[in-house]
Amino acid sequence: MPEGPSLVILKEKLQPFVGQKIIMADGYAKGFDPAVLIDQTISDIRTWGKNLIIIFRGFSVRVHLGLFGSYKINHRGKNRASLFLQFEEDELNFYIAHVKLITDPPQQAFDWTTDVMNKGFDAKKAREKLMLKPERLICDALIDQRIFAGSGNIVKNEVLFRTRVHPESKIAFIPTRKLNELISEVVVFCKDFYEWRKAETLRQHLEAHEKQICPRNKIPFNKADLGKTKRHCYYCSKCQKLYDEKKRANIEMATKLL
DNA sequence: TAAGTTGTTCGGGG
DNA sequence: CCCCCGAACAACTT
Repeated sequence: MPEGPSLVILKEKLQPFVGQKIIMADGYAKGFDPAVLIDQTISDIRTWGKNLIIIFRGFSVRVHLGLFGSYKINHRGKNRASLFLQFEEDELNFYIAHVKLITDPPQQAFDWTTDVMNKGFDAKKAREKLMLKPERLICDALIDQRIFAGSGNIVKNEVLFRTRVHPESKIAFIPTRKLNELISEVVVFCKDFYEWRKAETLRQHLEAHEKQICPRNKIPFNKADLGKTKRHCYYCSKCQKLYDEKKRANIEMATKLL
């Protein structure tokens, strides 16, 4: 379920719950006592990256669906919910969710300029954070929630394919222009992701993630667990360029000659 | 059927 | 103090 765009869709589905009072709460999520929610009224629901933020008077609750998480509105699954909320007429179930009580005001607890689904996402800040670790591989950086909150493995693979960048490219050797393109493409792709997911056509629109053949060259994609994160990368070695030290050395040599 | 998966946190070791 | 890495978590699909 859970990259940023899916969470925004969840948030939108839950808007009818704003203003509703919780009359009963339960769940096995560790480190969280559901009882604190009883008799509390939801004052707002937002997202931050892959987190759903349910805001109450004086505190909020952060729900993260991890890799296998799911939710049901006015239905119940086979297993016990990690968070169950009962309202006057409706009920909400989260399965395999991590739940955390947040006492700091949301504006303070979350940096909204990092959220790729937020209008206030700050591309310049993202670029500065990328530059802080020039040795890092782009495939690792693209799923770093401190830089791109809400970006996940699908976003990573699709953005790298769209911008024709090899996942093992090092930040330091990616030209600034290309780095900027990568950052803005994260936002653009997430918007597409959101629209397609809402229309339930996401899978058929993906060009690289879990695909066998490169749609541009009609040759097989490479599939490998790359970077420190060792997450699946699907990439075409013909059209996705590897920015590495060697190429940088060439650029420097050319610069000296000029 | 067993492997694969849109993810994060924690703790130990270096 | 930082970084790295593996384990743990847990359920659905193919």
